[in-house]
Amino acid sequence: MSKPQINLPKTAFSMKANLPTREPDILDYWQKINLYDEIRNSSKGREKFILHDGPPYANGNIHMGTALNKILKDIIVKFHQMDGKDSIYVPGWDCHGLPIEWKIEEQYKKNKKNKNEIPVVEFRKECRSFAEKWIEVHKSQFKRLGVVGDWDNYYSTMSFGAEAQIVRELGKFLKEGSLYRGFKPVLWSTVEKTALADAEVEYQDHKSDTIYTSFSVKSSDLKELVGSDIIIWTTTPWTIPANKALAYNESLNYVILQLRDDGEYKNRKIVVAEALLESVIKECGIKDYRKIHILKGKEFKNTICNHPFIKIGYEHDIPMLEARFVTTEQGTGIVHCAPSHGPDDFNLCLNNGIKAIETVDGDGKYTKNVKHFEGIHIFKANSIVIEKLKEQKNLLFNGELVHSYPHSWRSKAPLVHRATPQWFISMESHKLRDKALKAIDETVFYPSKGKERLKSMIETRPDWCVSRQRVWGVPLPIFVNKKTKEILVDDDVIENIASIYEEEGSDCWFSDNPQRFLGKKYKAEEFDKLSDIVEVWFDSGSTHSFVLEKREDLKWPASMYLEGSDQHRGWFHSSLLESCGTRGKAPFESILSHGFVVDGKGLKMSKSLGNVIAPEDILKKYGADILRIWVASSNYAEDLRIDYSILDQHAESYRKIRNTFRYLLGNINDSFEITNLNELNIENLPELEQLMLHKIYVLNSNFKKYFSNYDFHNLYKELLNFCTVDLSAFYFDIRKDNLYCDAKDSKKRKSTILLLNIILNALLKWFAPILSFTTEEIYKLLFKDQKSIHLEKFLEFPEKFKNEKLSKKWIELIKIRDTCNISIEEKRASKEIGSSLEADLKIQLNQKLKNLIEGTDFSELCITSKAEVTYKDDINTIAITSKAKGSKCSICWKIKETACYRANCAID
RNA sequence: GGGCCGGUAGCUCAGUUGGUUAGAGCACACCCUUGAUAAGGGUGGGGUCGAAAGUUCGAGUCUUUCUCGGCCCA
Repeated sequence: MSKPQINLPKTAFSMKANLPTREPDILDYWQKINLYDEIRNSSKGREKFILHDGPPYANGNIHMGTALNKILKDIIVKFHQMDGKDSIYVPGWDCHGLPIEWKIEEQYKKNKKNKNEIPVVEFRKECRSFAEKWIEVHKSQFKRLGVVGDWDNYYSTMSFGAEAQIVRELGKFLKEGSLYRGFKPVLWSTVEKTALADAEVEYQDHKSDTIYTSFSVKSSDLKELVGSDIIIWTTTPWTIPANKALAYNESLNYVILQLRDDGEYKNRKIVVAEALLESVIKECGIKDYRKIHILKGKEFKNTICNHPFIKIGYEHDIPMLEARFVTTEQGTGIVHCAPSHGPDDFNLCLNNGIKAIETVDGDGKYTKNVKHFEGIHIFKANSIVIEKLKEQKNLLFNGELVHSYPHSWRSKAPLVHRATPQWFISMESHKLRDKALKAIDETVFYPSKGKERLKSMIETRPDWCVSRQRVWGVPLPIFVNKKTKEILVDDDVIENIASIYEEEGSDCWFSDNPQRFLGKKYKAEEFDKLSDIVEVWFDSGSTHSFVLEKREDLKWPASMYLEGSDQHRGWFHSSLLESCGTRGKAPFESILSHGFVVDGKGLKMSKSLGNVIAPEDILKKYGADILRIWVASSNYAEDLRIDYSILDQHAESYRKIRNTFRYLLGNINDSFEITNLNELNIENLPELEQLMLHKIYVLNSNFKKYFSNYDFHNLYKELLNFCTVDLSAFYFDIRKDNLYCDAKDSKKRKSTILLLNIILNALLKWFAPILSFTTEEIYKLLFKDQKSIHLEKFLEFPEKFKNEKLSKKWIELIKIRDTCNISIEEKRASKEIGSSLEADLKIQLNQKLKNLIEGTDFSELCITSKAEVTYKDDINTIAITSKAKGSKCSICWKIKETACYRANCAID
């Protein structure tokens, strides 16, 4: 039994955390006190920090990436809140789009329902309720992570207000004239007369006609090329009339051959890739030829060819373009490009200013844009094309090939890529690209490398295709005049549509009379109403308009957008373009991007590898605070590793932190005394306490520095090291004797208690944004009449805490202490002593240290019963330990040769 | 296949403009303590800095190649 005069720590704060069961109680408590509203009420009028939530897709359970994202957001929001701002977080969800459509279609299939028999409006209602269901699931999962936000007033891209505003945003592009109608190839079934999604395509063997055909070089920087024939190979001869360009690969070598066999090509020069020469010669049956010249692919630059049908009116230039998709797997190493009939072709041409046009109609017949072929069905066109090529002396060879080819999963008919009317936002017409690049320059990126990443994407991206031929989304609010084919541009119509959506959502577009949207100015029968929807990136790219601008509590632009690094191509990108197009500025002041969650070895998580860890499992086993430590301690600039051994390690650190708190609480017996730091009389405190104040001051400075750079892993490390190195192993260990054995009213003990209070208060606040639950648990224990730690601000420490001179002195003292510990350890190893209190230290120091060190009690510092210091010239620190003589005081356990003189020990 | 980013102790991370023997905490081992006790303290071991070549008096740091991993694109 301990003696009555010994003051041992006593606290209601348990050593065992039991987070998985304790945290839900704290969540209930936050719900009960309405924490979010309390925070808002308490910070009215303060400068705002707005972290605008990137909306996750409302489908499926959250995974580690989502958990990381939300926790990181919450940590940052809490940091700014405690830093004295009004830091508002409004969570949101992305709701429209294909994945949800698929889910509903899947359900139809299961129930043997035919999607085509269901009215669009009914189908959309099911999509809506599907999204609503997942929003609720996500919401509870995010809350469980400790994320504080305006959960009751979240935003969604399918809310009526959002749908209305998306229409208004499109109206701005329409009015400006940067939204235009173009053509883009999609997979098309001429049998069903419809576009097919990737999931509706199946690959089967198909016999295709193949041709080697030639494009004569009209002009080139390389004189050897002029007059020679570029040979291409294709399995779709019917696309030749739609040819607009040729593609080569600049890293390949090409060869110019002179053919000598009798026939159409006698004495003509042809060009193919060197690596494919043999296969071309073999397949085309070329026997006699001469290599004339070898050129690098990059020498094709600026080469212009003629279309093989030039003599029958195909007089447009065919430029040669560099493309990485050109390989030496098959063909000739030069690829024929018809932007209306292939995605690669389309993108390459678009990037080079060549737009796709409508060459084939929905039935599969050539349009009037294709000379000599109008009205012919493409599946009957191959033989005609081949015949024409022969006539024009541009067919080197033709044959057949059986290969894997896309077919409709329903009709089994072969599919084609067909350019269909689509709606684009131009990157150039109104200088959208320039505006976006300028906005990137004005944005702060964490980490800084994000800037280049986004920039290079904006620099090279083609026009933005914003139309989709689906149903679950915001309808494109466009009417086209039947006669003139002109797009109707009228603010009143747009606003009319928007205000209807505001009231009842956008379903009515598919069911109501178009006249309702046109109003009285126009006659519905004179216009075609589009049935396309807006692509979902435009939805989420517009969140700034219907969230940041519309809500009174927020501000535009946001202080920060924070997402995974994949969103450089996603949300960061679409938000930037949407906002620059409509407002000329980015909707964010800063962007923070984080890496991906990978397993302990750095591999991505996948079901097949079996290395997936679900947030739910972690919450059950460790609790949210451990997960939050994992987030805070990981370097988000790179990929973040996680596995159970990593989590175990963080759980260990958590216990260290928890015990540090527990020791502080125990020694103040759970009763916190507030200290006015500015009025604190530092000189009256012992040096060790002054040193601790200095350390707190320095730590706080570092804390602020790290926080301002969102450098949480270094911040957390400093906090953890402070707990282990400065507190547990140093300050607490030294002051244990004072706390336990000195009288409660002794001046020295009071100083220690004062410091414990200050340290406790500081630690509590430093850790609160990270350890949201644990700090609340402690806070509630200490401040029964206060509501929440999350309503508090960080502490300010007066500059007078700083004491560099003292700090330098103690660096010396601690070095000496280290030497003493080594000496003590020797005697412990040889079993001469056990506890350091059994030691008697003889310390020899260099004479030079005398002024600095004199007066220091090394027995206190090294926790020994006795320590003597002597000084000599020209020596390094020497410490010699011997077993202390005397007997152990039953109270303070120090070994003394006389009766213990200490006040407490003398009692009894 | 291309673009970008990354690889420092078992783990999480430091490592300034190239400059002594590459650091911290955790984990580990051994010891002490039993008045923070499913806690606390002390000491210690542990790294070819992904690999190779090059530049340099000197490279974890600069260059090139390779390799492994991640994101995006194809």
